[in-house]
Amino acid sequence: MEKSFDRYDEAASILKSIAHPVRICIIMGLHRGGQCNVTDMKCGLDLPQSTVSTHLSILRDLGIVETLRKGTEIYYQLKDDRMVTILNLLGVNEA
Amino acid sequence: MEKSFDRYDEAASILKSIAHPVRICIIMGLHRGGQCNVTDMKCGLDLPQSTVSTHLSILRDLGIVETLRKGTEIYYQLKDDRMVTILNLLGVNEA
DNA sequence: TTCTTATATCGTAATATATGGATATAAGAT
DNA sequence: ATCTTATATCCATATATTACGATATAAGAA
Repeated sequence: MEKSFDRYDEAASILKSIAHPVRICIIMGLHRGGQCNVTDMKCGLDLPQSTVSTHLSILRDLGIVETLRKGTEIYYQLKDDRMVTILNLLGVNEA
Repeated sequence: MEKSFDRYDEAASILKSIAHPVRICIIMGLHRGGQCNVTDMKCGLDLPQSTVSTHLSILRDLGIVETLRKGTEIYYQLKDDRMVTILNLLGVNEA
């Protein structure tokens, strides 16, 4: 039986994908800087490469970021600006 | 050592609290109807009372809803309207 | 006080998410 | 082809969340 709240699954998935401090940090960083590759993010965040890559793939699966290959490097950039609007609403600012 | 992304903990907590289909359903229901007690919600959602109560306490802990006792019943109402704005942004509508 | 109704909390099992080392893949350089 | 650098994926473990029956608490009625 389909539950009355199943229609909110998609919104819930998007919210879950941004409901993590590291991923919020990534989103705000991309919003500020335009684009960034994994190695630079890993340094800025001070986290292992696999951890950063995992967070990025979560954001990419939900259409929040997109990738752009430049030689051996892969640059990430924001695709869905609504996430910044949401974060601003919650007091997260650009600085 | 404090990480650069610790400053996003609070926003992440709020987002996590609304990142669930049942809780989104509760929020939109309260936005539409103004207020509601646990028993009525439990019927509307078709979930056990303890499950509904747990979801409500998560929303209350984060300041998203507030309670109002009327005799033996406890009515919940929306306290933080920003959550509806966020959900609207994600395509969740009032209907 | 006892009974009933309403809600919260506890306890536990199931499921999901997070982390990070190890390994795989992919591109370019030599 | 081999080497190097960059990124993704795999795997195991740790941690967190979810669900819900059972039990506790709280208020009013009888």
